[in-house]
Amino acid sequence: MSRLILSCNYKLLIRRRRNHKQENRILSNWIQIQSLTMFAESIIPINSLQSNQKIWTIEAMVLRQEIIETLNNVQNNGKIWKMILADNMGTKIQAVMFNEAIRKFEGIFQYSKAYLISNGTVKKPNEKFANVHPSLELVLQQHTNVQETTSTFDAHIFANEFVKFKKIQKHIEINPYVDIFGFVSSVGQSYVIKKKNGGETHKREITIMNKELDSLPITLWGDMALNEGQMLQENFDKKQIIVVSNLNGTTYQGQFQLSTTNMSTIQFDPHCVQVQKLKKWLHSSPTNEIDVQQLAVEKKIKQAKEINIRDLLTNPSPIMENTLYYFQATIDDVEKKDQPWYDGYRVCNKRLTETREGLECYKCDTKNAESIPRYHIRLEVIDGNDKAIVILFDEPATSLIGCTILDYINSVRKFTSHFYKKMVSCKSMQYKFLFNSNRVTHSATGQTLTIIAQGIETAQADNFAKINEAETHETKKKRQLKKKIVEAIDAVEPTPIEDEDINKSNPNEKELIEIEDDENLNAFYKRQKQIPRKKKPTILKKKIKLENV
DNA sequence: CCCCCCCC
Repeated sequence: MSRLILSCNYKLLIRRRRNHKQENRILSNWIQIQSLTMFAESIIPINSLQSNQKIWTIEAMVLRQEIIETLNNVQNNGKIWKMILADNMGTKIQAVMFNEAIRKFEGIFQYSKAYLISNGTVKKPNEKFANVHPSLELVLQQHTNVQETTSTFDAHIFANEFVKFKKIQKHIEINPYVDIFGFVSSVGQSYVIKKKNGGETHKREITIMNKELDSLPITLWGDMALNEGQMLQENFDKKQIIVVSNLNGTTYQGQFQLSTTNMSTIQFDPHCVQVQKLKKWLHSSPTNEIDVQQLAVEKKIKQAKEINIRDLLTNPSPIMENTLYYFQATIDDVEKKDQPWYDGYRVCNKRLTETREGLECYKCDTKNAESIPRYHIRLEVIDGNDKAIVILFDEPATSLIGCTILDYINSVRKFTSHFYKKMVSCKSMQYKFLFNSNRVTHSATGQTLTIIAQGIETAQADNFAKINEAETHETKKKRQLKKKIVEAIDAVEPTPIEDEDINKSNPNEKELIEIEDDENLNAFYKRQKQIPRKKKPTILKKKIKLENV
């Protein structure tokens, strides 16, 4: 438990003040000191708060801030702002603010900072809705006292336990929510989703990976897709490690997936032993030098079921739904008939159809949709006499041609370009194409087979050896590194680390942890908010020092 | 003093 020690000797101050004949001021000072002392002496854990409790002080960190919303009910046309706070015992609670309180605190509360908070309302939340705290919620008002502190909390105390990727589905069967951590390996665009009730929400898919290079897709919903999602996107190249709490697991069309809830929080590179270990590993050579994503694809291919084009063409029924497969085939040609993109609807990424009125999204029923090009490469592949069309979007295409498709398209017009040479060198080479069985389509005649590949891997070495000497050298070096890593990953036992660490580590134990990117991130958050920081609240003007006892 | 728990 933390205790506040006042750095000024206030008894002395009182005596000195008595010498002045200003009884009123003495009195007011006394009151201030009394409340200060009370503030200092009575920091209580959130889990000891009682409903309607009048006198309390908590020290809590801001784990999440929602977007300030405008209430649109007729009577109460005001604003609401919700936050999720947590104290050093790991107890979370939702704090709600309305109009005047929002005006007072919107420049004060900052993501991932800690505050002393007192003099607000402790109430029962609406039982209809899931809440981070099962029975309580705070309402912060104009008269609420808020004072920033320098405390940092260990991230793992906010998590019940970090569940291993492989154990998530089983965990969800027993527990409603799951907490995980990993490094961010992909961040998608955010989309507006039309809800069945007519409203709108936002959605963004991200993928995180663990030390064993298992990847885990997570869907961010609502303003988390916008706020945290944008931070993840803008800092993507920093190899961020995140702790995501209170994820919900659902099964949609046989596929298990994780989604955020209104209780979910994301912490960016937080202070925590497990995160620190992963960070160290992630930034260490040789993983730093090679494409971790491609390694992950290769790992998936290892675990996927092998199939051949003939099986897919002749007898597609035994293929399991939503299962990863791969086939091996040779690139015969790169289709040039089509432009290598289609018009996608900016909002949902779906294909647009041209009508008399303009471009229409066939899924969203949107007229005159604003389009974006969705780049992809269509390959004709062969395995003996069996042919298939393979479509590569984004990452798989990048791993084939060594650049983004946009780069390729921009440079491919000059036929002397490096990328074009690379593309040509892919022809008559063998690859393994990874795909999900639900991304396979057969033509009406049953003659043509089209798959959308999730990833590709060269099936034979030295594919790119011809291109130039320097690169050959690099490729060899990388290949050696890769071999090392793959061996190391394969050697890793399924549950090697962290479990004991969680038990061992004690939240009260101060550990020196260096977070390199912390300052950048903090600067980033400030920029994000673009709100000038206001003066601190008035009650605590004296310098206070926080100490662990 | 508020509220949807979502979609392919």
